Amino acid sequence: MLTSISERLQDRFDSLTRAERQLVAVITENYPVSGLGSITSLAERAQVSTPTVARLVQKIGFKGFPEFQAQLRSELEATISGPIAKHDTWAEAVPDSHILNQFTEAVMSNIKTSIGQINTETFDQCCTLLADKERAIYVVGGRITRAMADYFFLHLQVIRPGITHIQAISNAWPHYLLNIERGDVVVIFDVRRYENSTLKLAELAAAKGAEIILITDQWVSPVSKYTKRVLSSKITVPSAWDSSVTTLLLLETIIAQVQQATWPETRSRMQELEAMFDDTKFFRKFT
Amino acid sequence: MLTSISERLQDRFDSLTRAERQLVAVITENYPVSGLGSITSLAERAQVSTPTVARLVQKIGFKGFPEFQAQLRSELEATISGPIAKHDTWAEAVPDSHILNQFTEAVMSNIKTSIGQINTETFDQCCTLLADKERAIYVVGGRITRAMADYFFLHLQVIRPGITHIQAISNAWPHYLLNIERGDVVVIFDVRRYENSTLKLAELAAAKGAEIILITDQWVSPVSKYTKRVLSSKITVPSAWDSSVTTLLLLETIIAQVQQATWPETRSRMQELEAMFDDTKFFRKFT
DNA sequence: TCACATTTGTAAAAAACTCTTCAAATATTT
DNA sequence: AAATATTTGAAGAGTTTTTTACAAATGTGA
Repeated sequence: MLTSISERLQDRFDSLTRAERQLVAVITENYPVSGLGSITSLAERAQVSTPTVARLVQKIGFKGFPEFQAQLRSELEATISGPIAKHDTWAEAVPDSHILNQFTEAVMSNIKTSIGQINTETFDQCCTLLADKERAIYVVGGRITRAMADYFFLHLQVIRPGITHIQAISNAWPHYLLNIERGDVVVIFDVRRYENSTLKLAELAAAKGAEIILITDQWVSPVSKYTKRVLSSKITVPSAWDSSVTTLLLLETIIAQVQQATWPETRSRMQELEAMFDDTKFFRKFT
Repeated sequence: MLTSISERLQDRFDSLTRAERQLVAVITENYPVSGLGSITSLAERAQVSTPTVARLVQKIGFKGFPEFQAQLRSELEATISGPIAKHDTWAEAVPDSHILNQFTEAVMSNIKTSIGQINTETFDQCCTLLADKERAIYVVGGRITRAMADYFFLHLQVIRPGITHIQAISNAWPHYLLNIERGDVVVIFDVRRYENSTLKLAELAAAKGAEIILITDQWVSPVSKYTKRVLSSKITVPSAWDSSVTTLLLLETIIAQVQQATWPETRSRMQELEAMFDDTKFFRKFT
């Protein structure tokens, strides 16, 4: 399929018959949506018979109407995801077949899908909870998500007091649970394969009256039984592993939002931190 | 028609079942073209049965699949005659001013810039080094990057033996350095503000003849003095913090590539791991 | 005007698609 | 662990769509 359908139609327009031209006019107007219904509806709109449509699409090289339609759809797809997302600068710099490109394409698509699906109300609610200094916050990760949980913890720790990272799913749990009070916030990370211990912890936390925020994947962890505040991301990529990129993006956005909400207080905390780093000469000056 | 189909799907997403969610994911990705084929093809792509599709469209208020499709077409018509995919689908779902949107735009732009700038040769060299089982590998993170280092370590640990995570920049360092031999690989994470101790470690490792891989930001850590293998990402976003998303994307791509390169051996390692998890019933079965 | 070729539509056959029923599989509750 | 409820897909009935066959209509050249 080298040329587009509309081109093919234009090219052959002269050699077409009356009924066929009517048809082409209808197809071309509002292209390509007009061609996406049934052959019958298209024929009716052009006021020609169905066989005329069937014959025309065969004339321009398709085996039948369904094949014609499939091509129409694939053209549409190309138009919509279009040059905007598909072949921007980066795609040209890196060979198509290189894994960097494949992987990045997949991740970008994940991001778009996931962010589009997030309920902004849920998101805002989560941020509000996390910004409330009256509530203590507990962050819990699983085997795979522990790094994400740690990242989240690290940043929140700077922003506000009262953050605890329940490091590993282990027998140290009950100690943490003892301290959880009604209204406290428990941020639970759980992606496939969902962990039993995490589910158990969620149950206990819910029983103590904690507010649970669940960060999970597109298939949604069973922890969702205990909370309405679920933030899920698409995680599939061309790899034996799942991707955490979208999840991380989500976390960083939450961090940014919480930070903004608590800025007055956070500000002095950060300055203090800066001062401490300066004193210990832990960092090089940023040049 | 008050609400769009994608909205309807998202609204009800929480109350949907597993198969239905798979379906929604397929419809939403590449929306709305993905829904314009036959009910059969849609079901196949989502790996669910045809009745599931039929039931879902009825659930969200259509009499049947054809009616659903007609609506899809009319939405598409509106979109196309309107501002053609000016903002991609996702951007329309989330209000422009919402932080989710701002942040995502920034991150996507970072990704494009960064991946475009990466030298694929350098990238491939790094992967080759990491896939070489003769070499021991050390992963070193800083204050902010420790979570990234941990994530990287976690995955490599499954893929191959001989991985060490030098956990914290501390006085335990010299012990690790003792073991480093000529040809070993040291993966160093260093973003602003660059840490003195990290620089020192790099110097010592280089002196022992280690191959250094540096993961850094757009301004490039001074550790680059000791190595040519530098992978840098753009990290600025509308926040008081920097973003690690691009870095993570890079790491995951490296993991995928190393995994592929070592697949025969990795395979049995992963199977063993699976078996152990099954034994310990640590995870729920993925349904 | 007639003979012939081309175009077009009707009607029915063939194919594909959609939907409903029902039983198996799975999850949940007791 | 058993009973119950829910979810899911296989199968097939019923419908629509697509294609084919054929004849009517239209156009063309002698």
